[in-house]
Amino acid sequence: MSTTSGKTLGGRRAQAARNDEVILEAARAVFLDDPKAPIAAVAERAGVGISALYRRYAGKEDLLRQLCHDGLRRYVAEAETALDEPDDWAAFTGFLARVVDADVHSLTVHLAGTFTPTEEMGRDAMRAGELATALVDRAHASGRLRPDAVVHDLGLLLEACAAVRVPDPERTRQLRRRQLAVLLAGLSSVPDADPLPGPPPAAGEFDWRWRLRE
Amino acid sequence: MSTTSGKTLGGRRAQAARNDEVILEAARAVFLDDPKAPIAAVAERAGVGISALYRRYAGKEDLLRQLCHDGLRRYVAEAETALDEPDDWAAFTGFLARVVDADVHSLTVHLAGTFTPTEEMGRDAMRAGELATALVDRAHASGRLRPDAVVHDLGLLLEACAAVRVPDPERTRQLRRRQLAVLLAGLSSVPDADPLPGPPPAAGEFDWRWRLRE
DNA sequence: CTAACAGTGGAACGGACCGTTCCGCTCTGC
DNA sequence: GCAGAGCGGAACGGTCCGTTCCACTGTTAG
Repeated sequence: MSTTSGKTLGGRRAQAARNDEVILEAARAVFLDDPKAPIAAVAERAGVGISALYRRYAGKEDLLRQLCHDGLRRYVAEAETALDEPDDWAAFTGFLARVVDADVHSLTVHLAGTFTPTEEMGRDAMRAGELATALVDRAHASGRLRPDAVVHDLGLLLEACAAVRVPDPERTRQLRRRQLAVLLAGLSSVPDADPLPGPPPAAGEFDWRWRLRE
Repeated sequence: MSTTSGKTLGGRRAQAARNDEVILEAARAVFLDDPKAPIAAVAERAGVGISALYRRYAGKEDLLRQLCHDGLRRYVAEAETALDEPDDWAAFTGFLARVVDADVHSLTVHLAGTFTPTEEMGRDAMRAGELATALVDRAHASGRLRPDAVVHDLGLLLEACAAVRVPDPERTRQLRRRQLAVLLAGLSSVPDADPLPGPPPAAGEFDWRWRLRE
């Protein structure tokens, strides 16, 4: 087996390469379940020792940042995919369904504040905001989204879906889908509906999570 | 000032009686903000020493149990009030608005599992379930609630509202009201709506919180 | 007036938890 | 064979938190 350039690696090298994946997967599962789980829980779940973790990441903060950034990228990717969909309303609802299914919200918002973000994350977050705005604009254009709904209502919506949580992951997905259906029905425009109350959610109102907490 | 039967107490006694209230209020505020806040945070918020707490409660668990039970009783009280309302739909929505405003959900569900419940709490919880069912039945009877909504959808709804959380309490209330409005719109019956997906939430699916966690 | 004492503040203790380091081992790649 | 990459997991140091304890103070009964 080749050592420096080949694709198939044997023995130790292969094991190490596989561990890269296994560890990230375990970390995602563990921190999704509990954002302040100990590092040891990740190692245990991955079936590796703690050293295997520290060989790859400088510390817990590094791992969390990586995870969060991955979530952010996933969000952006799903939004870009959605924008390729010709039907405006389907693009909007499909995007939300995929983001909810992937639990991207827990991966990004709920992990923020536990590490100092990079510049690139700031840029990605900004891009995510632009894409979301584009999707909401198109949803408005389709006439299916109630006029008084704003972009930042997506924050509320995603929070609401992420809050649904039962022990079984598949069941969690089902219940979240139901929650999403109710919320989308509520955001659909109907002839003579009462307007949504209160000042609508605004730009900076959910950024408080990005600052230090507990 | 009388010592054993009078209404007005002076000095120490009065201070102590007032502390009863102050401490409970502080505990509610603190644990609402963070269910695993330290006891010391409650004392600080109340402006008293730690002794003042331990004189009244055997330990943290006692305090939490009391708080949770109070929340449960509030839920029951609001439900009973709502059942006096003649308009079926108004009873339903009014009940939810008051429960959301009082943040009863955080006080009960989010605190459960941190203590061993009493028998009386079990009875109250059962009664709460019955009253909620009665309210949902009446809402169905009014024809305003979509037919495929079930009692346990209230669990999802309350969870969704409780998940909304910003630093300012009053703003939190406003945003929760908005979230509630969207959800109620989504639960309203409209002529030709797609049915809600998935098996509806069932009886035991949210009880997992009452078992030990972290 | 004064002796007991209920009520209190907050320091101190003991234990749990957790991030990180470190050491000895294994097994690979040269 | 042998140097060392990769690893498992014990051990360390630090933080945090529930609870206890003690000295103190104003009140109240006699």
